[in-house]
Amino acid sequence: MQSIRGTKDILPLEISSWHALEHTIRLLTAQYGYQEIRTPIMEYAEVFKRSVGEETDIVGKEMYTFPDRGGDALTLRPESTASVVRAAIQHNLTAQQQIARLYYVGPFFRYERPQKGRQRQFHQFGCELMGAATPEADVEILTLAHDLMISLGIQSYQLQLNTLATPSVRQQFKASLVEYFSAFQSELSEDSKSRLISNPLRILDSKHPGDKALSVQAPSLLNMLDNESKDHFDAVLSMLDGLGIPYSLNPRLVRGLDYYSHTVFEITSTSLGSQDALGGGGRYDHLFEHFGGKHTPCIGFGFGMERLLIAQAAENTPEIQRKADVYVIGFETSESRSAVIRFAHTLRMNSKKSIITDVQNRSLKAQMKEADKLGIEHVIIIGPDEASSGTCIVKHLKTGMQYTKQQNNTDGLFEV
RNA sequence: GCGGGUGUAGCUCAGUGGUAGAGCAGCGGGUUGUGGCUCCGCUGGCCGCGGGUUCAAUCCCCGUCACUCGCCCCA
Repeated sequence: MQSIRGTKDILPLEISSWHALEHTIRLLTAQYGYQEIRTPIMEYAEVFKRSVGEETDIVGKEMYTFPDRGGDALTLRPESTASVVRAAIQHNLTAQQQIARLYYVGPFFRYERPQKGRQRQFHQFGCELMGAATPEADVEILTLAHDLMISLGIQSYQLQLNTLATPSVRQQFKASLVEYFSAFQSELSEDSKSRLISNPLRILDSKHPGDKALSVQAPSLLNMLDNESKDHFDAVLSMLDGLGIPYSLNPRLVRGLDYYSHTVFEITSTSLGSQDALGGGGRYDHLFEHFGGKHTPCIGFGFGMERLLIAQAAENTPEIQRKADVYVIGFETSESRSAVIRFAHTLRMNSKKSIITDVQNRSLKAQMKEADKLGIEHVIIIGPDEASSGTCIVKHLKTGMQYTKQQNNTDGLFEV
C-alpha cells in the first residue's frame, strides 16, 4: 500500500518546521488584524467554475470533481478565494461597508503531474482583504506578503507586479492582442495557437522562443491604461517605494484565474526550480457580483506552504531542536525501573518539562547515549542504589556537572 | 496531458547474467553504575511491483507504480 500519487505524509522529523511556519503566519496575521476563516474542503463544483473561470487550467483539467450520493457535483477545493467569497456573502461578512480581513491555512487539491513543489494535495496560506478598493488596501496586502518573506528568512524572493486594469480596458487589450498575433498565426507555438482563442494574454507569458520574439512587438497594456487604472497602479507603486519594499514590474505577468483586475502580483524564488512561484495574488473587484453578492472590491494572495518550506530550507540551516528536556534513567533492577516510572510521573505533574524514560530495558550506557542524541538537557539517574535510598542523581549534560538530590523534593531539582 | 531520468539496507549510494556491498544510522561491548571522541563486534535487504527472455536475472526486454527534471500551468 502506498499513499496516493502526489500526496505526502508529513513525518515527525519535518513537523516542527510546519509548526514554526504556522506560528509565524499566526503572529503576522494578528499584527495586521486578520482573522482566520475555515471553509469546507469541498464546495459545489459551480463555486469554482463560476469564479475561477471555465477556460482556466484549474477548472479545465485540474479539479477533483465527483458526484456525491445525491447526484450533486462536488469539488475538492483547488484554491480558496472562491470559497472565502462564497462564505463572506453567505454570512454577510461585509455588511454595512464593513471591511473583512481574513486569512486561511489548509489543504488544497489539484489533479496535476507531481513535481518538486507541486503535489496533488498541497497546503496554502492566504489572506483576503474585502471591501476596499483603494491602493492603500493593495499596499497592505503587499506589505503583509513582504513581511512574511522577512519573517521566514527568505531572502532570495522577488516581488513582481503588474496591472490588469479594468475589465473593459482589458477587453480592448485582448482584442488588439488577437489582432496582432493572428497575423503571425503560423509562427506561433501550438500552445499559443490555442491560447489565441482561450486566453490571448497568456501568449505574452509563453516560454517558447518564437512566441517570445513575437511578444516583443506586441501591444502593451501599459500603453492602453485608462486614468482610473493608471492612477491606482501609480499610487500603489509610490507607496511601495515609500516603504522601501523592493519589486519589479513585469508587464507579462498574467494571472491564470479569470477574476483578477488591476493589481496582480507574484512572488518567486530561485530556490524552487521550475515551479518558482512561492505565491501570488491580486485584486478581484467583481467576484462578489459573480456570486450574486453586492459589489465588494477585494484583494488577496495565496502562498504555497510546501514551497515556502523549500525556500526557507534552502536558505537557512535548521536548528536542531530538543526532543525532550529530561531523561530519567533506571537500570538493572525492577526497583530502579519502577522508581523511574514513579518519579517521571511526579515530574510531569509538577513541571512543564517533557520527560522521557526507557521502555526497552536498556543499559545505563545505552540510555545515556540516547539522552545525548535527543539533545536532552538534564538526565536523572535512579539506579538500584538511589532507588533504595530515595535519592537521585541530576546531571547537566552540557557541563557534565552532577548532584545528588532527594526524590521527595522536586523543588529546585534542576538548580545547583 | 506531453517528453527525459531514477527506483538496491532506516538514510546516501556502489555493484555484477549465477539470488549483493560501503559509509552513515541503529544495537551491543572495550573489566563489573555515566553520554559526546575513538576502537571492536552485531543486526538489518521479496535489489519498487508484475510479466517475458534465459539452465540462471537485482543486472537484458516489456508493462506498471512512485519519485524526479523539463513543457503546460500554477502554490
